[in-house]
Amino acid sequence: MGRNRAAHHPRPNNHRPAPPTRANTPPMNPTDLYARLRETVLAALAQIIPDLPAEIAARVEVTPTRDQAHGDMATNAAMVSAKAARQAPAKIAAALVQHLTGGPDIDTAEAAGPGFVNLRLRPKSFRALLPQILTNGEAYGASTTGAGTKINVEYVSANPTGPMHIGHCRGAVVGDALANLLQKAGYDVTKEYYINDAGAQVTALAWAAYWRYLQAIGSPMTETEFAAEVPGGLQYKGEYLIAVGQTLAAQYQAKLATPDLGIASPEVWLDITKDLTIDAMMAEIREDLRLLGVQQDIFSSERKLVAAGAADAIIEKLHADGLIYEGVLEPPKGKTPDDWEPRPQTLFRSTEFGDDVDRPLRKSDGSNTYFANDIAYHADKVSRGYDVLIDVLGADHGGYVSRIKAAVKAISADSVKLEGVLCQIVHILKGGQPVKMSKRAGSYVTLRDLLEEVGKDAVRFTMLTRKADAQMEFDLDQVLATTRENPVFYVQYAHARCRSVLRAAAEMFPGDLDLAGATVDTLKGDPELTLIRRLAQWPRTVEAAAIAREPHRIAFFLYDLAADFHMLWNRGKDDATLRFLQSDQPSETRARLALVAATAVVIRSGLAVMGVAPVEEMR
RNA sequence: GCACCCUUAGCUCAGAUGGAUAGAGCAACAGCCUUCUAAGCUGUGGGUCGGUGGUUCGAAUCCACCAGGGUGCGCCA
Repeated sequence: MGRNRAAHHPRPNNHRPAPPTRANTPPMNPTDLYARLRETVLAALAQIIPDLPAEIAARVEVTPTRDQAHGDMATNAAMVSAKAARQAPAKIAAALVQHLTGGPDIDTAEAAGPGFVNLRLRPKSFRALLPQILTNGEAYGASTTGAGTKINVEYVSANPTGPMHIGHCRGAVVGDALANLLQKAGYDVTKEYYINDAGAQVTALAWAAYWRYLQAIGSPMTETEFAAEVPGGLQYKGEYLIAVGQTLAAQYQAKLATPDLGIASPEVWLDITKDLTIDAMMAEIREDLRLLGVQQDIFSSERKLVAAGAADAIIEKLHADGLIYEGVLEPPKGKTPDDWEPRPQTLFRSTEFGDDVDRPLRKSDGSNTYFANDIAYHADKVSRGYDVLIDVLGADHGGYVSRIKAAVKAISADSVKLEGVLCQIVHILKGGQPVKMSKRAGSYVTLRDLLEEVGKDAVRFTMLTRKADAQMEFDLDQVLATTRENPVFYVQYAHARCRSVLRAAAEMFPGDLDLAGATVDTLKGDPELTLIRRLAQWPRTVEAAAIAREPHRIAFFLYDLAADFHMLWNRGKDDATLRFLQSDQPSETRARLALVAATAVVIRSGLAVMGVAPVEEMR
């Protein structure tokens, strides 16, 4: 089942990608207010401690305060530099307060707690973001953190043995959103799909398609008779192969069978059938991906790679490097398989690169293991010049990550980093009851069924409402609910409300409103500034999520943003004078509209990362 | 046996390279609203962050050990 095979087996969290180390700090994002204030703090700090080591300065952060009573932002500058400066944090903090108070952005600064410096900004510094957001549009929040790092995100990579099912879906959405996120954060991203079309599974699939072919040409064989002839038995009984059988029949008539319409020698039909079946399945999968809104740049075929000799070549190279030997592995302790017997194997010295045991590259029949081909595939990716490779995998491949990491390390002389992002199983619930997937019967919940039931946008959003490596329950009823507990609805609704206000505004005030040029000084109240503060956090949210490789953070941010907006809206429910649109206050209305428009921009921007289409109105 | 992952409010989950009094939704409780700015609003209670020890000015976060749960462990992909 390809790399997503995993998705059926429960498996809790495994491996969290370590945040990448930054060789050098990328240029500050000019629209990130927090980054700007950090520069201000650093400049002040440099005055106080002229010889502060760069690595200490790098640890200085300016963060949103949890509690508004502490001001708008806080910095740990005094605490992190205390040791190097050989001064008490309180003393440095006091000096910082002196330097920072009354600056262009900062209204007041005060020392607090163990050495924090709390900053209260001038409201106009926050307000000034609105025209910036409106001018930049959805580019607001984009950053240069990635600094053009070439990064390859490989995801889905399901075996082409049938239509995509729900198990594949999470990896597809997480991988796609992660790629979008990295792109927004300034990485040079390639989205890739690895077609696992070279293994025994595909051969089994071809047999199954061949059975449909025999049926199509009217073979007298029964399924039982046929199955008895199939090595490993007849798998893949799904009806989706019937069309493949018919196509074969139309193209080849009875030429792929014996004269009495029985099973011909595999040499006659296996390759032909395999090719046609894989193509047909990939066409289905591509259509599934399209419906899910996933568009990958590159599809790499394991078969083609092997046929081109890539696997042999890389094994040879590793051999030349002395990283391959013939050896005998120890049986796993405590749980030795019944049929275990010591056997010399071709092994890769993955332990030299951090793996637990050395890993076999050849099966006993002389063919390559999946791992051997996968080394070749990763070598191919390395040769394409990426700095970072990310494999989005089913969680049961957790144990696989360390060996592929080892391989990439060996191939690239440690110049390319491989990261695994593991996606946990998704349990589908309907009416509170689990929806069972019965694959053996050939009928299971396909991705297409799911998309028809709840729609692409709800699927994508919901898949991102949990950390990738945490199990999740996907409640079909809740995903369609129109209440606050459904984040998809709640966020979409906020956007629709923004659009609704803007539509109404266009009627109330005909002509170009030029919101980017609006005077926004009248936005002074708490709920307005709270909302603007949230908008101010969008760039740093993108950055942090990208560095942590955690696209789900975007979903949580949007939920919080929506909550801030709904709160503002709700005030107008009780008190009509607090509504956005006041025909007798064109100037104030325009300021509020700028806020509303900026909110809509950021919501759209976030949804775009998630691959979710914003709605203009709730229907 | 070994490796890795997980354990946060009654439930489902957030929690930023270690930061201040650990947050949200649901549920519970108390009010409000019956609207077209439809598909609720406001507030309250609720916690030994699995346990113990350690590092630190400071730990849900890092380290060690322990308990409970999960996944993987040669020729599956």
